[in-house]
Amino acid sequence: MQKLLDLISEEMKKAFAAAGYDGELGKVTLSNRPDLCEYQCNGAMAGAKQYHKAPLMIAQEVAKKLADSEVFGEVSAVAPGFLNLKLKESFVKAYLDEMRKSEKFGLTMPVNPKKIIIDYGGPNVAKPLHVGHLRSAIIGESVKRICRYAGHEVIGDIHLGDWGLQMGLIMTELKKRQPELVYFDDSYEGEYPQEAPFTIGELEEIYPAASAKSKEDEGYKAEAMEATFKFQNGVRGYWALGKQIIRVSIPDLKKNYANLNVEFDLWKGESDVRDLIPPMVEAMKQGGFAYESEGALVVDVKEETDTKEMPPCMILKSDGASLYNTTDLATIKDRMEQYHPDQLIYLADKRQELHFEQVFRCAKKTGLVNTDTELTYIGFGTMNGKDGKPFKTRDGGVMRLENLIREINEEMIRKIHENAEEKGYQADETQAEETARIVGLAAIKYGDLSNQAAKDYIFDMDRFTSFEGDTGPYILYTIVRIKSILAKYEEQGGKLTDIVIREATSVSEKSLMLELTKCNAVVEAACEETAPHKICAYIYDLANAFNHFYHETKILTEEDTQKKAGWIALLAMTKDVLETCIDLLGFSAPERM
RNA sequence: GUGUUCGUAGCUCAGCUGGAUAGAGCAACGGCCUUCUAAGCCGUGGGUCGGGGGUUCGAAUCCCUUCGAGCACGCCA
Repeated sequence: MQKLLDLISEEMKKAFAAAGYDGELGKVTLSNRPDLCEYQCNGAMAGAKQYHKAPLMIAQEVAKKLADSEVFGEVSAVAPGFLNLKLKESFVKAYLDEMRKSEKFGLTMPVNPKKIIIDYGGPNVAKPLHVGHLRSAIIGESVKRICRYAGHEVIGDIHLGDWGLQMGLIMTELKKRQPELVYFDDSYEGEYPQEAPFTIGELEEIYPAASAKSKEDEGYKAEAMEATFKFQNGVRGYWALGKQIIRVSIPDLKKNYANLNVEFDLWKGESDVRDLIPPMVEAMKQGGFAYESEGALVVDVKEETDTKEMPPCMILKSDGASLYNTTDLATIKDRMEQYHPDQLIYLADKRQELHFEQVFRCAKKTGLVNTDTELTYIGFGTMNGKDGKPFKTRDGGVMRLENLIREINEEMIRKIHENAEEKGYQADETQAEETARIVGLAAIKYGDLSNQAAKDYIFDMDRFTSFEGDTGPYILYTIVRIKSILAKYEEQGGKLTDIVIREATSVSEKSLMLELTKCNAVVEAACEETAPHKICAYIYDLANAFNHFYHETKILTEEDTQKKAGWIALLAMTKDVLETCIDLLGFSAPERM
């Protein structure tokens, strides 16, 4: 269905036309003076020059044409030429009724839905997830859900980092510890064992040990690089061992991502495109794109319009090894061939912007993608600590994701018990743990998503666990309040079906209704701009509007049952919109808190 | 050096396709729980939107310039 702003702009445009002016001047926007009006139109001022007329006069003439409008209840022309507007209660009610009847609150589905692959997560196998992985997971998951909800076909791919030096490091350390393993026997020709020679716990101990040794010992590092090279070139034992590392890591990663409500459709990794690299490189050479420069194989990606230096995209190192660019390009090739997407979206740290610019240009130039395939890079900022520097643990180390989550959860549980004590009841322990998990996750995710992705943001543990003001828990608290009222209404014998929203009878009620009307437009904008923070800002406004209304309206004790049922319908819709939105952000609400 | 992002209240951030008095949250201060969850609501104080210039009837927003900060710039990913 049509967005409210478009609908009322149409009404205004008609009025401009009827008064003899260009209809296009009639664009209506949200009021920036809510004390004066709900919506405003500035077209009279824009048209003043064109018609050589005082803007106020134009505004007055237009206002006259709207005297008996079905849409606007109040139209006033004020100096210097603003048209201040208030909507008719009946119009707002009718709009909400239509929203409630429509799928997805009247969100318009795209005429040509796109097939989109989102590349996010990007963890390295055999290494624990740390806070640096959080933003990619949170933002990527939300973007995926928003695009999907908006009607596109979306595939989320984790794009595992299983190609780098960490593979060689682990293998080298393993070889020191267990040289007898068949993987290291070059003459071995049989099948390799099904069982991996290590557990995930052992892997997580082996990697840091190996990494530390390689920093001190040049020879050790050389061995690791050689092992990496063997793995990348498919030497049987090393390839098999690498696949074991990946196989053991995946369940652990799945568990960790599941704790974040993050789910991937594809669990592909860099190593999966190994076989595509040689033919791709060959094709780039044949096509005359790739040439040798300073010993390495590169593709020029400069464009005439460039104002900055644009280094060529390196395809192979001088030792013939592939690198980051190579696997990313081969992955694009793989995705195009397997899934034929219309768009590829990448989530990565904003410091990688140049890398993606090069890769995208190279992909276009060499024909890996069609000319109309959209390649989108969403660079996000760093998560910093209170000191403004990248987030660290108290002793300066990298914080593991699980520890961060545990800290938040512990603080949450403490808070729940404290709250229960104040209210004078004993909190159920299992219930408390579950609630803590849900609320804690909301705190982390909302805290992240409410900032613009591209900006750095400060992760302040104290602030995040305090849960006051513009936070995830505030949103959840609002939902829980509504749920509680709806449940009590049913206990009183009320039914939640067959109730209708009624025309607003108070300012706060109308404000709440007006907030609800924005839902479809907000989701559409969030999708088009891949901007989850717009949804955060919206639900914060909506929750505020609800809480204002709540505090001045006694709902359950209302004696007029029609009126009461109308309010309940309004509450139910508010709850539905809030729950839909937090689902798009990737978290959910508990029953109580 | 080149490019790029940014600079808004004590702190953390919105607002940036130009509009009226620049908004939230935290922190500070003052009110509101025998009544649907006080993780809430209401109120007070707090700003030369880094500085300067320009375009415009009108600029936090667009352009130029300057100061300051971050980040990236061929063989890591």
